[in-house]
Amino acid sequence: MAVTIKDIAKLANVSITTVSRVINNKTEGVSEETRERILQLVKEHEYQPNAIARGLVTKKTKTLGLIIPDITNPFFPDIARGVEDSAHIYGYNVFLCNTDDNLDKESEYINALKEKYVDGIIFTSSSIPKQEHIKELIKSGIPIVIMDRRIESDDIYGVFLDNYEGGYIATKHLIDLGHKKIGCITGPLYSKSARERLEGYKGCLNENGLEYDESIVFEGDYKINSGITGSEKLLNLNKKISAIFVCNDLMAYGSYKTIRSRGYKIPDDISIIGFDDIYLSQILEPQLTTIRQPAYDMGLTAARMLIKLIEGEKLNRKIINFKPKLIIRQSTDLIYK
Amino acid sequence: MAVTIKDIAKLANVSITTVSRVINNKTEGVSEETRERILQLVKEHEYQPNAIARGLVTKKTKTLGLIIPDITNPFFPDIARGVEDSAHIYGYNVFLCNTDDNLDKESEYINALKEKYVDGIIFTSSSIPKQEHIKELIKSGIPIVIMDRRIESDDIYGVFLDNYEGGYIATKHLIDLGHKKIGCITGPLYSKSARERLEGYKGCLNENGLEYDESIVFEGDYKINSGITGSEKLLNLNKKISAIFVCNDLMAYGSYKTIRSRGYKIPDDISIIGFDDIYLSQILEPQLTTIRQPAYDMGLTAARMLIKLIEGEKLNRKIINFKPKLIIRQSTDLIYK
DNA sequence: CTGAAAGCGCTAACAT
DNA sequence: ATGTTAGCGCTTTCAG
Repeated sequence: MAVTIKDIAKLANVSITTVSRVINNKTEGVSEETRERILQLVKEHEYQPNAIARGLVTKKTKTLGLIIPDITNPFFPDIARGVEDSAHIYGYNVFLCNTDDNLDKESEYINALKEKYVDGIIFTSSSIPKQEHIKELIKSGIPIVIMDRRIESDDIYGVFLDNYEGGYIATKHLIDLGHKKIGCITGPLYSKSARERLEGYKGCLNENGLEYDESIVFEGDYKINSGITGSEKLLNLNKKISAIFVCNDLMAYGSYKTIRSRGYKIPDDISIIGFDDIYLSQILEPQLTTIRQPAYDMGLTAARMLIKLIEGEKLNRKIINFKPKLIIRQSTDLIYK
Repeated sequence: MAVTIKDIAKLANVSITTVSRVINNKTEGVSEETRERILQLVKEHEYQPNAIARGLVTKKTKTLGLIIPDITNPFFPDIARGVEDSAHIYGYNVFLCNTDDNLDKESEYINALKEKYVDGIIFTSSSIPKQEHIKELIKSGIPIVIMDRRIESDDIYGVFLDNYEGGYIATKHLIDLGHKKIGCITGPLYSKSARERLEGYKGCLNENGLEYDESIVFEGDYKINSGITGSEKLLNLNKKISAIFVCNDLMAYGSYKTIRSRGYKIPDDISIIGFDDIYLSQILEPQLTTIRQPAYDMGLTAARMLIKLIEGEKLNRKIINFKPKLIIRQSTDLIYK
């Protein structure tokens, strides 16, 4: 059996209150001498306070929940790492939860996390309209920060990326290179961020005197395969498309495959721009031009925000929007070079 | 304030003992009628048992710790996902801990996890000789499963890959293709698994009548850059190397870069074989031939093993060795095709 | 079939 | 400066 506060108290000939005071660094009310003595005993007997017992009375567990669709999706490890680093700095541990964007699993995890009295939750939700359980979660009073995928609701704390801007600058880059027929493979359009990227594309086209042509826009699902099929459809159109805005890097790899298998060259025949800048985008051949999403920083920020929320600090903003950044590499070039 | 067992008891006009019995599915000792009534109340009032309170008395938290170097390293998300999936099936949650192979951080996390009374820990350690805290951890009685990186000690539960075999079949594949001068870029040699892969390479060379030439073996650190520099050194030798066994995929990408920048073609001029088979190996151009490590399954297995350990089930084996598998793709070919 | 009571290890008033 | 006491919400003997 592990040594408890009682044991230390007995050994030090003091009450457990006194021991409690010193292990919690309460400055007042303990003489330097007894403090030393207790600290000595603590070290000697390798006493570790029982966080469970502590949690039961304080209602604080120094524990966070991180709910994401899938850690295996290359976009999330950076986020998770950011969250965990932040948490670790402040003395928190984080539960990792993979939901596969599945509503039932989301509910299961939310329940489990509540039962375990996590102090707060960072939530990346499937953006499917059914957001009842999230709103409920928010109402339930447990601090929560929404990340990455926007949820329609006021009274929410969140860390997001300006996806409109991202779609805009991606398109602008292509236009600046002289492209006029720019295809687009979107994310799943039930998701707000995917719609925003598309809107950015549209908006940019518009502002630059180019017409939005729905027939060269295809909906994908952010996975490699839909990049392949989307590009195939696009190329089958025979519309002399000279560039494609592919709304995430994973799908962009799919596009690479299709384009190459058709005998075209990137960027000579077709320019490709992606979105996310996951680490292997620079490994690809040619290196992928893309819109960087600062995933690590977003994770870091989300966790810091959540912890401040938990610890009752004032936050200057409820929503933090990160700005995407154009990373020019080799997959885009002037038209008809 | 959340509703407690007391509230339910009061509402049902029974003692908390009875409520406890039904929420814990104790079959005996509750009439069907009261059970129904209580269940009804539980649902109605959305009663959730407080896992902290429960943990305080049972000493079980339904919680696992997963200690890895870095979730951002593409090898670990699959493992983490396997662990988490397994845990979820059995009703456990898992704390994610990134140590960066840093001894101090390892200790910090171990302490935090012990304070939080996790039921068990899955540990992937920096393989630096200093393994005192792990052995101590093991002695401390908390169930622990070592994963991936072997630790020298008996009385250990672990899930590993047969790295010798991996190094062997990688080399064998190259030899079968007619290669005789096969360079090698190893992992960090303080790590047992890295040494084993190298031994496999040596062993295979030997058994096939080829001499082991130390001058064409360079030590890397499993990161991209060391693949680049290792390959540069190798090529600078001008030893007519026709193939390289690069001991993980990340470094293999580095090799790709170097080789291409020198104007050589893969596999025409030089064959490359990697190790791990992280998901993007098949995205690369040319697709990377590699040795697959079943990361997801290893994670799954480790967690299942740990949970059985926790729940007192008998395990037929303390060590489970996974077999690596040769995945032939496009980066290896016959010499002088 | 049901309940009373003790206690898990700790914190937090409230004394002294 | 230190101690006493009362819980936190639950499980678990032990009685009835």
